[in-house]
Amino acid sequence: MLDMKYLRSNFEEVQAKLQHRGEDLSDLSRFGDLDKRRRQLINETETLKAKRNEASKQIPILKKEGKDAESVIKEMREVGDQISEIDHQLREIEDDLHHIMLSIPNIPHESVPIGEDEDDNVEVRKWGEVPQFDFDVKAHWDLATDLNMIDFERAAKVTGSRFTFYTGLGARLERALINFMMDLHADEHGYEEMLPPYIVNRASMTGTGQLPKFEEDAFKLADWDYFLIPTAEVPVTNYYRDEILKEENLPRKYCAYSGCFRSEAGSAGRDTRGLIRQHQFNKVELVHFVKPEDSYATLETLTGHAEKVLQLLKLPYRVLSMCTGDLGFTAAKKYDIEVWIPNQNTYREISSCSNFEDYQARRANIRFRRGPKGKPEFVHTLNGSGLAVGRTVAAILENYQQADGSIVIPEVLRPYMGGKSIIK
RNA sequence: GGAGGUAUACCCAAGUUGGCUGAAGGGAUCGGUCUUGAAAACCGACAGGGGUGUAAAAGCCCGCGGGGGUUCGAAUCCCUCUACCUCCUCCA
Repeated sequence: MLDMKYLRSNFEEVQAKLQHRGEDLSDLSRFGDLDKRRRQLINETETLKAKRNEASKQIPILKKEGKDAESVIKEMREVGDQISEIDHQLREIEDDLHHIMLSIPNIPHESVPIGEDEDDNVEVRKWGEVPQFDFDVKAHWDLATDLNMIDFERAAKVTGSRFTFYTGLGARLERALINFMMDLHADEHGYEEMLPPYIVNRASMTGTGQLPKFEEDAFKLADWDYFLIPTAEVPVTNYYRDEILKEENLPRKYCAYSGCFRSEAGSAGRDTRGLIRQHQFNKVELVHFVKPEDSYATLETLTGHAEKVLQLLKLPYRVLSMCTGDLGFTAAKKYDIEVWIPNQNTYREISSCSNFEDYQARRANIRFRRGPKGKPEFVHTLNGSGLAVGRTVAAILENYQQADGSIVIPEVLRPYMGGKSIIK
Protein backbone atom coordinates (compact mmCIF):
# COMPACT_ATOMS: atom_id res chain seq x y z
CA MET A 1 0.00 0.00 0.00
CA LEU A 2 1.24 3.47 -0.82
CA ASP A 3 1.26 6.39 1.55
CA MET A 4 -1.96 8.32 0.93
CA LYS A 5 -0.39 11.64 1.82
CA TYR A 6 2.47 10.98 -0.52
CA LEU A 7 0.12 9.93 -3.28
CA ARG A 8 -2.00 13.04 -2.74
CA SER A 9 0.88 15.46 -3.05
CA ASN A 10 2.82 13.60 -5.76
CA PHE A 11 0.01 12.19 -7.82
CA GLU A 12 1.39 12.93 -11.29
CA GLU A 13 4.80 11.59 -10.44
CA VAL A 14 3.44 8.37 -8.94
CA GLN A 15 1.12 7.85 -11.86
CA ALA A 16 4.05 8.21 -14.26
CA LYS A 17 6.14 5.72 -12.31
CA LEU A 18 3.36 3.16 -12.24
CA GLN A 19 2.80 3.57 -15.96
CA HIS A 20 5.42 0.99 -16.91
CA ARG A 21 4.11 -1.72 -14.63
CA GLY A 22 1.57 -3.02 -17.03
CA GLU A 23 -1.07 -3.09 -14.29
CA ASP A 24 -4.58 -1.76 -14.61
CA LEU A 25 -4.49 1.72 -13.14
CA SER A 26 -8.15 2.63 -13.52
CA ASP A 27 -8.59 2.66 -9.75
CA LEU A 28 -5.87 5.23 -9.39
CA SER A 29 -7.85 7.87 -11.26
CA ARG A 30 -10.65 7.69 -8.70
CA PHE A 31 -8.34 8.44 -5.84
CA GLY A 32 -8.34 12.23 -6.07
CA ASP A 33 -12.09 12.76 -5.83
CA LEU A 34 -12.65 10.20 -3.10
CA ASP A 35 -9.77 11.51 -1.06
CA LYS A 36 -11.12 15.03 -1.30
CA ARG A 37 -14.66 13.97 -0.45
CA ARG A 38 -13.39 11.97 2.49
CA ARG A 39 -11.56 14.87 4.04
CA GLN A 40 -14.56 17.11 3.50
CA LEU A 41 -16.85 14.70 5.35
CA ILE A 42 -14.36 14.26 8.16
CA ASN A 43 -14.32 17.98 8.56
CA GLU A 44 -18.11 18.15 8.77
CA THR A 45 -18.59 15.29 11.19
CA GLU A 46 -15.77 16.39 13.48
CA THR A 47 -17.14 19.89 13.75
CA LEU A 48 -20.47 18.44 14.85
CA LYS A 49 -18.81 16.04 17.27
CA ALA A 50 -16.89 18.88 18.88
CA LYS A 51 -20.18 20.67 19.35
CA ARG A 52 -21.79 17.61 20.87
CA ASN A 53 -18.86 17.00 23.22
CA GLU A 54 -19.12 20.54 24.47
CA ALA A 55 -22.86 20.21 25.07
CA SER A 56 -22.41 16.87 26.84
CA LYS A 57 -20.10 18.57 29.25
CA GLN A 58 -22.69 21.26 29.96
CA ILE A 59 -25.69 19.00 30.46
CA PRO A 60 -24.71 17.52 33.84
CA ILE A 61 -23.77 20.99 35.02
CA LEU A 62 -27.15 22.39 34.01
CA LYS A 63 -28.89 19.51 35.74
CA LYS A 64 -26.88 19.95 38.88
CA GLU A 65 -27.86 23.61 38.98
CA GLY A 66 -31.46 22.59 38.62
CA LYS A 67 -31.77 24.24 35.21
CA ASP A 68 -33.64 22.84 32.27
CA ALA A 69 -31.42 20.84 29.90
CA GLU A 70 -34.21 19.66 27.70
CA SER A 71 -33.65 22.13 24.86
CA VAL A 72 -29.94 21.30 24.64
CA ILE A 73 -30.70 17.58 24.67
CA LYS A 74 -33.22 18.03 21.92
CA GLU A 75 -30.76 19.98 19.84
CA MET A 76 -28.04 17.39 20.37
CA ARG A 77 -30.46 14.67 19.32
CA GLU A 78 -30.63 16.35 15.93
CA VAL A 79 -26.88 16.85 15.80
CA GLY A 80 -26.51 13.15 16.58
CA ASP A 81 -28.70 12.27 13.62
CA GLN A 82 -26.59 14.40 11.32
CA ILE A 83 -23.43 12.80 12.63
CA SER A 84 -24.62 9.28 11.95
CA GLU A 85 -25.75 10.29 8.47
CA ILE A 86 -22.33 11.75 7.63
CA ASP A 87 -20.46 8.89 9.30
CA HIS A 88 -22.42 6.46 7.21
CA GLN A 89 -21.39 8.21 3.98
CA LEU A 90 -17.85 8.47 5.28
CA ARG A 91 -17.65 4.77 5.97
CA GLU A 92 -18.68 3.92 2.43
CA ILE A 93 -16.10 6.27 0.97
CA GLU A 94 -13.36 4.99 3.23
CA ASP A 95 -14.15 1.39 2.32
CA ASP A 96 -13.96 2.33 -1.32
CA LEU A 97 -10.76 4.26 -0.85
CA HIS A 98 -9.14 1.51 1.17
CA HIS A 99 -9.94 -0.99 -1.53
CA ILE A 100 -8.41 1.30 -4.11
CA MET A 101 -5.26 1.73 -2.06
CA LEU A 102 -4.95 -2.05 -1.78
CA SER A 103 -5.27 -2.31 -5.54
CA ILE A 104 -2.47 0.08 -6.43
CA PRO A 105 0.86 -1.68 -6.98
CA ASN A 106 4.16 -0.63 -5.47
CA ILE A 107 6.29 2.07 -7.08
CA PRO A 108 9.34 0.59 -8.82
CA HIS A 109 12.74 1.66 -7.55
CA GLU A 110 14.68 3.97 -9.84
CA SER A 111 17.25 1.26 -10.56
CA VAL A 112 14.62 -1.08 -11.99
CA PRO A 113 14.91 -1.44 -15.77
CA ILE A 114 11.90 -0.18 -17.67
CA GLY A 115 10.28 -2.83 -19.80
CA GLU A 116 7.09 -4.59 -20.74
CA ASP A 117 7.59 -8.25 -20.03
CA GLU A 118 10.11 -10.96 -19.23
CA ASP A 119 12.03 -10.27 -22.43
CA ASP A 120 13.08 -6.93 -21.01
CA ASN A 121 14.55 -8.30 -17.80
CA VAL A 122 18.24 -7.53 -17.48
CA GLU A 123 20.84 -10.19 -16.77
CA VAL A 124 22.97 -9.02 -13.87
CA ARG A 125 25.43 -11.91 -13.64
CA LYS A 126 26.00 -15.52 -14.49
CA TRP A 127 27.65 -18.21 -12.42
CA GLY A 128 28.97 -21.68 -13.28
CA GLU A 129 29.65 -23.59 -16.43
CA VAL A 130 26.72 -24.99 -18.34
CA PRO A 131 27.42 -28.75 -18.42
CA GLN A 132 28.16 -30.44 -21.74
CA PHE A 133 26.82 -33.97 -22.27
CA ASP A 134 28.08 -36.52 -24.81
CA PHE A 135 24.74 -38.32 -24.67
CA ASP A 136 21.12 -37.35 -25.08
CA VAL A 137 20.00 -35.67 -21.87
CA LYS A 138 16.83 -36.87 -20.26
CA ALA A 139 14.15 -34.76 -18.65
CA HIS A 140 14.07 -34.86 -14.86
CA TRP A 141 10.64 -36.50 -14.83
CA ASP A 142 11.96 -39.45 -16.83
CA LEU A 143 15.11 -39.73 -14.74
CA ALA A 144 13.11 -39.57 -11.51
CA THR A 145 10.51 -42.07 -12.66
CA ASP A 146 13.12 -44.54 -13.89
CA LEU A 147 14.96 -44.35 -10.58
CA ASN A 148 11.74 -44.71 -8.56
CA MET A 149 12.29 -41.33 -6.97
CA ILE A 150 9.00 -39.76 -7.93
CA ASP A 151 5.56 -41.20 -8.70
CA PHE A 152 3.55 -38.77 -10.76
CA GLU A 153 0.88 -41.24 -11.81
CA ARG A 154 -0.21 -42.33 -8.41
CA ALA A 155 -0.21 -38.71 -7.20
CA ALA A 156 -2.64 -37.97 -10.02
CA LYS A 157 -4.81 -40.85 -8.81
CA VAL A 158 -4.65 -39.98 -5.13
CA THR A 159 -5.10 -36.25 -5.62
CA GLY A 160 -4.98 -34.91 -9.16
CA SER A 161 -2.70 -33.28 -11.66
CA ARG A 162 0.21 -31.12 -10.48
CA PHE A 163 0.80 -33.18 -7.35
CA THR A 164 3.65 -35.58 -6.63
CA PHE A 165 4.67 -38.46 -4.46
CA TYR A 166 8.36 -38.42 -3.73
CA THR A 167 9.39 -41.99 -3.06
CA GLY A 168 12.50 -43.69 -1.71
CA LEU A 169 15.64 -41.74 -2.50
CA GLY A 170 13.53 -39.06 -4.11
CA ALA A 171 11.88 -38.36 -0.78
CA ARG A 172 15.27 -38.57 0.85
CA LEU A 173 16.78 -36.10 -1.61
CA GLU A 174 13.97 -33.60 -1.05
CA ARG A 175 14.42 -33.86 2.70
CA ALA A 176 18.21 -33.65 2.37
CA LEU A 177 17.88 -30.42 0.42
CA ILE A 178 15.52 -28.89 2.96
CA ASN A 179 17.93 -29.70 5.77
CA PHE A 180 20.96 -28.57 3.82
CA MET A 181 19.39 -25.23 2.94
CA MET A 182 18.04 -24.60 6.42
CA ASP A 183 21.38 -25.49 8.03
CA LEU A 184 23.24 -23.20 5.65
CA HIS A 185 21.00 -20.22 6.33
CA ALA A 186 20.67 -20.80 10.06
CA ASP A 187 24.30 -21.72 10.78
CA GLU A 188 26.30 -19.84 8.15
CA HIS A 189 24.09 -16.89 7.23
CA GLY A 190 22.76 -16.15 10.69
CA TYR A 191 19.04 -16.55 10.12
CA GLU A 192 16.65 -17.45 12.89
CA GLU A 193 14.76 -20.60 12.03
CA MET A 194 10.99 -20.64 11.98
CA LEU A 195 8.36 -23.26 11.22
CA PRO A 196 5.17 -21.38 10.40
CA PRO A 197 1.52 -22.36 10.06
CA TYR A 198 0.55 -23.46 6.55
CA ILE A 199 -2.85 -21.87 6.88
CA VAL A 200 -3.38 -18.15 7.40
CA ASN A 201 -6.30 -15.78 7.71
CA ARG A 202 -7.47 -13.09 5.31
CA ALA A 203 -5.74 -10.26 7.11
CA SER A 204 -2.39 -11.97 6.66
CA MET A 205 -2.97 -12.62 2.97
CA THR A 206 -3.89 -8.96 2.59
CA GLY A 207 -0.88 -7.85 4.60
CA THR A 208 1.64 -9.33 2.20
CA GLY A 209 -0.38 -8.42 -0.89
CA GLN A 210 -1.86 -11.72 -2.09
CA LEU A 211 -5.32 -10.29 -1.45
CA PRO A 212 -7.59 -8.77 -2.51
CA LYS A 213 -6.36 -8.84 -6.10
CA PHE A 214 -5.10 -12.39 -6.44
CA GLU A 215 -7.63 -14.44 -4.52
CA GLU A 216 -8.08 -16.81 -7.45
CA ASP A 217 -4.42 -17.85 -7.15
CA ALA A 218 -4.89 -19.06 -3.59
CA PHE A 219 -6.43 -22.20 -2.13
CA LYS A 220 -9.20 -21.21 0.23
CA LEU A 221 -10.62 -23.49 2.90
CA ALA A 222 -14.31 -24.18 2.51
CA ASP A 223 -16.39 -22.71 5.35
CA TRP A 224 -13.38 -20.88 6.75
CA ASP A 225 -11.94 -17.51 5.88
CA TYR A 226 -8.54 -19.22 5.84
CA PHE A 227 -6.09 -19.83 3.03
CA LEU A 228 -3.32 -22.31 2.34
CA ILE A 229 -0.11 -20.34 2.19
CA PRO A 230 1.38 -19.83 -1.27
CA THR A 231 4.75 -19.17 0.39
CA ALA A 232 6.14 -18.93 3.92
CA GLU A 233 6.55 -15.23 3.20
CA VAL A 234 2.93 -14.80 4.25
CA PRO A 235 3.00 -16.21 7.79
CA VAL A 236 6.57 -15.08 8.50
CA THR A 237 6.11 -11.48 7.36
CA ASN A 238 2.78 -11.26 9.17
CA TYR A 239 4.48 -12.51 12.33
CA TYR A 240 4.98 -8.85 13.24
CA ARG A 241 1.73 -7.53 11.82
CA ASP A 242 0.28 -4.65 13.88
CA GLU A 243 3.39 -4.39 15.99
CA ILE A 244 5.91 -1.68 16.76
CA LEU A 245 9.41 -3.10 16.99
CA LYS A 246 12.29 -1.60 18.88
CA GLU A 247 15.15 -0.19 16.86
CA GLU A 248 17.61 -2.52 18.57
CA ASN A 249 15.57 -5.51 17.41
CA LEU A 250 16.27 -4.63 13.79
CA PRO A 251 17.30 -6.11 11.52
CA ARG A 252 15.42 -9.38 11.97
CA LYS A 253 15.98 -12.21 9.55
CA TYR A 254 14.18 -15.51 9.46
CA CYS A 255 14.50 -18.65 7.42
CA ALA A 256 11.48 -20.87 7.20
CA TYR A 257 10.80 -24.13 5.45
CA SER A 258 7.19 -24.71 4.43
CA GLY A 259 4.93 -26.43 2.00
CA CYS A 260 3.53 -23.96 -0.52
CA PHE A 261 0.16 -24.20 -2.21
CA ARG A 262 -0.82 -22.47 -5.42
CA SER A 263 -3.85 -22.89 -7.59
CA GLU A 264 -1.79 -21.98 -10.67
CA ALA A 265 -4.85 -20.32 -12.13
CA GLY A 266 -3.95 -19.08 -15.58
CA SER A 267 -1.13 -21.58 -16.03
CA ALA A 268 -3.18 -24.26 -17.75
CA GLY A 269 -1.01 -26.22 -20.14
CA ARG A 270 2.28 -24.71 -18.98
CA ASP A 271 4.93 -26.99 -17.47
CA THR A 272 2.44 -29.78 -17.13
CA ARG A 273 5.16 -32.38 -16.79
CA GLY A 274 7.63 -32.66 -13.98
CA LEU A 275 8.38 -30.69 -10.89
CA ILE A 276 8.50 -27.18 -12.24
CA ARG A 277 4.90 -26.16 -11.62
CA GLN A 278 3.02 -27.97 -8.87
CA HIS A 279 0.01 -27.12 -6.75
CA GLN A 280 2.04 -28.12 -3.71
CA PHE A 281 5.78 -27.74 -3.34
CA ASN A 282 8.38 -27.20 -0.68
CA LYS A 283 10.34 -24.03 -0.29
CA VAL A 284 12.86 -22.51 2.07
CA GLU A 285 12.08 -18.85 2.44
CA LEU A 286 14.24 -16.00 3.73
CA VAL A 287 12.50 -12.98 5.24
CA HIS A 288 14.08 -9.74 6.45
CA PHE A 289 12.72 -6.85 8.51
CA VAL A 290 15.10 -3.90 8.24
CA LYS A 291 15.37 -0.17 8.68
CA PRO A 292 14.51 1.75 5.51
CA GLU A 293 18.05 2.96 4.92
CA ASP A 294 19.32 -0.64 4.90
CA SER A 295 16.91 -2.34 2.58
CA TYR A 296 18.77 -2.06 -0.73
CA ALA A 297 22.02 -3.32 0.72
CA THR A 298 20.03 -6.14 2.30
CA LEU A 299 18.50 -7.07 -1.04
CA GLU A 300 22.01 -7.75 -2.33
CA THR A 301 23.04 -9.88 0.65
CA LEU A 302 19.76 -11.74 0.61
CA THR A 303 20.19 -12.56 -3.06
CA GLY A 304 23.72 -13.66 -2.29
CA HIS A 305 22.44 -16.07 0.36
CA ALA A 306 20.15 -17.69 -2.17
CA GLU A 307 22.94 -17.86 -4.74
CA LYS A 308 25.20 -19.51 -2.21
CA VAL A 309 22.94 -22.55 -2.17
CA LEU A 310 23.37 -23.00 -5.91
CA GLN A 311 27.09 -22.39 -5.72
CA LEU A 312 27.53 -25.07 -3.08
CA LEU A 313 25.40 -27.44 -5.13
CA LYS A 314 27.50 -26.45 -8.15
CA LEU A 315 24.46 -25.67 -10.27
CA PRO A 316 24.91 -23.01 -12.97
CA TYR A 317 22.61 -20.03 -12.71
CA ARG A 318 22.07 -16.46 -13.71
CA VAL A 319 20.59 -13.49 -11.89
CA LEU A 320 18.11 -11.20 -13.58
CA SER A 321 16.90 -7.81 -12.53
CA MET A 322 13.20 -7.83 -13.21
CA CYS A 323 11.92 -5.01 -15.39
CA THR A 324 8.98 -2.78 -14.45
CA GLY A 325 6.52 -4.91 -16.39
CA ASP A 326 7.61 -8.17 -14.71
CA LEU A 327 8.10 -6.94 -11.15
CA GLY A 328 5.01 -8.37 -9.64
CA PHE A 329 2.52 -6.34 -7.69
CA THR A 330 4.22 -5.66 -4.40
CA ALA A 331 7.96 -5.43 -5.09
CA ALA A 332 9.88 -2.20 -5.56
CA LYS A 333 12.79 -4.20 -6.91
CA LYS A 334 13.22 -7.88 -7.60
CA TYR A 335 15.97 -10.25 -8.66
CA ASP A 336 15.11 -13.63 -10.07
CA ILE A 337 17.68 -16.39 -9.89
CA GLU A 338 17.37 -18.89 -12.69
CA VAL A 339 19.01 -22.29 -12.66
CA TRP A 340 20.18 -24.14 -15.74
CA ILE A 341 17.79 -26.90 -16.85
CA PRO A 342 19.66 -28.95 -19.51
CA ASN A 343 16.67 -30.74 -21.01
CA GLN A 344 14.96 -27.44 -21.70
CA ASN A 345 18.26 -25.88 -22.73
CA THR A 346 17.42 -22.82 -20.73
CA TYR A 347 17.46 -21.20 -17.31
CA ARG A 348 14.37 -21.53 -15.14
CA GLU A 349 13.38 -19.49 -12.10
CA ILE A 350 14.37 -21.09 -8.82
CA SER A 351 14.38 -18.07 -6.53
CA SER A 352 12.87 -14.65 -6.40
CA CYS A 353 14.36 -12.00 -4.11
CA SER A 354 12.40 -8.82 -3.52
CA ASN A 355 12.58 -5.58 -1.66
CA PHE A 356 9.08 -4.37 -0.86
CA GLU A 357 10.32 -1.25 0.89
CA ASP A 358 7.45 -0.15 3.14
CA TYR A 359 4.70 -1.46 0.84
CA GLN A 360 3.97 -4.63 2.81
CA ALA A 361 4.81 -2.98 6.12
CA ARG A 362 2.16 -0.35 5.48
CA ARG A 363 -0.41 -2.98 4.56
CA ALA A 364 0.50 -5.18 7.50
CA ASN A 365 1.18 -2.22 9.80
CA ILE A 366 4.68 -3.28 10.86
CA ARG A 367 6.60 -0.41 12.39
CA PHE A 368 9.62 0.38 14.53
CA ARG A 369 10.68 3.19 16.77
CA ARG A 370 14.09 4.86 16.76
CA GLY A 371 14.95 5.20 20.43
CA PRO A 372 12.38 5.30 23.23
CA LYS A 373 10.93 8.63 22.07
CA GLY A 374 10.92 8.16 18.31
CA LYS A 375 7.81 8.32 16.16
CA PRO A 376 6.87 4.92 14.75
CA GLU A 377 8.13 4.41 11.20
CA PHE A 378 7.37 1.59 8.82
CA VAL A 379 10.05 -1.08 8.48
CA HIS A 380 11.15 -2.33 5.11
CA THR A 381 10.46 -5.99 4.35
CA LEU A 382 12.30 -8.28 1.97
CA ASN A 383 12.13 -11.89 1.10
CA GLY A 384 13.64 -14.44 -1.20
CA SER A 385 13.48 -18.13 -1.87
CA GLY A 386 16.45 -19.94 -0.63
CA LEU A 387 15.43 -22.06 -2.60
CA ALA A 388 12.39 -23.68 -4.13
CA VAL A 389 13.15 -27.29 -3.26
CA GLY A 390 11.29 -29.18 -6.00
CA ARG A 391 12.92 -27.11 -8.70
CA THR A 392 16.28 -27.73 -7.08
CA VAL A 393 15.61 -31.47 -7.27
CA ALA A 394 14.78 -31.07 -10.94
CA ALA A 395 17.99 -29.12 -11.53
CA ILE A 396 20.12 -31.68 -9.70
CA LEU A 397 18.58 -34.59 -11.56
CA GLU A 398 19.18 -33.01 -14.93
CA ASN A 399 22.57 -31.42 -14.33
CA TYR A 400 24.02 -34.40 -12.49
CA GLN A 401 22.67 -37.13 -14.76
CA GLN A 402 25.02 -39.75 -16.18
CA ALA A 403 24.90 -41.62 -19.46
CA ASP A 404 23.40 -44.67 -17.74
CA GLY A 405 20.58 -42.64 -16.21
CA SER A 406 22.09 -42.56 -12.75
CA ILE A 407 22.47 -39.38 -10.74
CA VAL A 408 25.62 -38.24 -8.98
CA ILE A 409 24.75 -36.65 -5.65
CA PRO A 410 26.30 -33.20 -5.14
CA GLU A 411 29.04 -33.46 -2.56
CA VAL A 412 27.52 -31.11 -0.02
CA LEU A 413 24.38 -33.23 0.08
CA ARG A 414 26.08 -36.57 0.71
CA PRO A 415 26.13 -36.21 4.50
CA TYR A 416 22.39 -35.67 4.28
CA MET A 417 21.96 -38.73 2.06
CA GLY A 418 23.49 -41.27 4.37
CA GLY A 419 26.88 -40.87 2.70
CA LYS A 420 25.60 -42.01 -0.66
CA SER A 421 27.34 -40.51 -3.69
CA ILE A 422 25.19 -41.79 -6.52
CA ILE A 423 21.57 -42.74 -7.14
CA LYS A 424 21.09 -45.58 -9.60
C1' G B 1 -18.41 -30.46 20.38
C1' G B 2 -20.65 -28.92 25.68
C1' A B 3 -20.42 -25.37 30.20
C1' G B 4 -18.32 -21.16 32.34
C1' G B 5 -14.80 -17.07 32.62
C1' U B 6 -11.40 -13.15 31.01
C1' A B 7 -9.80 -9.02 27.47
C1' U B 8 -8.09 -1.51 30.46
C1' A B 9 -1.98 1.89 28.46
C1' C B 10 5.36 -1.38 28.06
C1' C B 11 3.86 -4.88 32.41
C1' C B 12 0.62 -5.56 36.74
C1' A B 13 -3.90 -3.46 38.11
C1' A B 14 -8.45 -0.06 40.06
C1' G B 15 -12.82 1.42 37.83
C1' U B 16 -19.68 -2.05 35.41
C1' U B 17 -26.29 1.86 39.95
C1' G B 18 -23.59 5.73 32.22
C1' G B 19 -21.73 12.28 33.20
C1' C B 20 -15.33 16.52 37.32
C1' U B 21 -11.87 8.66 35.31
C1' G B 22 -10.28 11.99 28.11
C1' A B 23 -8.80 6.73 32.56
C1' A B 24 -6.52 5.80 39.98
C1' G B 25 -2.40 3.06 42.02
C1' G B 26 2.13 0.09 41.53
C1' G B 27 6.24 -1.64 38.54
C1' A B 28 9.32 -0.80 34.38
C1' U B 29 11.39 3.19 31.47
C1' C B 30 13.48 8.16 30.84
C1' G B 31 15.53 12.83 33.23
C1' G B 32 17.57 14.69 37.81
C1' U B 33 19.48 14.97 43.22
C1' C B 34 22.91 12.22 46.22
C1' U B 35 27.67 9.17 45.06
C1' U B 36 34.62 8.60 42.98
C1' G B 37 31.15 5.32 40.08
C1' A B 38 27.05 2.06 40.76
C1' A B 39 23.03 0.36 43.86
C1' A B 40 19.45 2.20 47.26
C1' A B 41 16.62 6.40 48.55
C1' C B 42 14.36 10.86 47.03
C1' C B 43 12.43 14.52 43.19
C1' G B 44 10.39 14.98 38.26
C1' A B 45 8.34 13.13 33.45
C1' C B 46 5.54 9.28 31.45
C1' A B 47 -1.19 7.30 26.50
C1' G B 48 -0.08 5.76 23.07
C1' G B 49 -1.45 5.45 18.31
C1' G B 50 -4.26 7.12 14.23
C1' G B 51 -7.03 10.97 11.61
C1' U B 52 -7.84 16.08 10.38
C1' G B 53 -5.41 20.61 10.01
C1' U B 54 -0.79 23.73 9.00
C1' A B 55 4.78 26.31 6.02
C1' A B 56 5.37 24.33 10.88
C1' A B 57 2.16 24.46 14.97
C1' A B 58 -2.05 25.13 17.88
C1' G B 59 -6.79 23.37 17.83
C1' C B 60 -10.25 19.57 16.86
C1' C B 61 -11.88 14.19 16.14
C1' C B 62 -11.23 8.85 17.38
C1' G B 63 -8.89 5.49 20.97
C1' C B 64 -10.41 0.96 27.75
C1' G B 65 -9.59 -6.71 22.48
C1' G B 66 -12.17 -5.75 16.96
C1' G B 67 -16.86 -4.20 14.74
C1' G B 68 -21.88 -2.49 15.27
C1' G B 69 -25.90 -0.41 18.39
C1' U B 70 -28.76 2.24 22.56
C1' U B 71 -28.17 7.33 24.69
C1' C B 72 -27.78 14.36 24.75
C1' G B 73 -23.51 11.50 26.81
C1' A B 74 -20.51 4.59 27.45
C1' A B 75 -14.50 1.54 29.68
C1' U B 76 -19.30 1.22 32.09
C1' C B 77 -25.86 -1.02 28.96
C1' C B 78 -27.14 -4.27 24.34
C1' C B 79 -25.62 -7.25 19.87
C1' U B 80 -21.70 -9.52 17.30
C1' C B 81 -16.75 -11.24 16.18
C1' U B 82 -11.86 -12.68 17.78
C1' A B 83 -8.14 -14.33 21.16
C1' C B 84 -6.93 -16.46 25.72
C1' C B 85 -8.12 -19.30 30.42
C1' U B 86 -10.82 -23.34 33.40
C1' C B 87 -13.76 -27.86 33.46
C1' C B 88 -16.02 -31.84 30.52
C1' U B 89 -15.77 -34.45 25.76
C1' C B 90 -12.64 -35.89 21.72
C1' C B 91 -7.82 -36.53 19.82
C1' A B 92 -1.94 -36.90 17.13
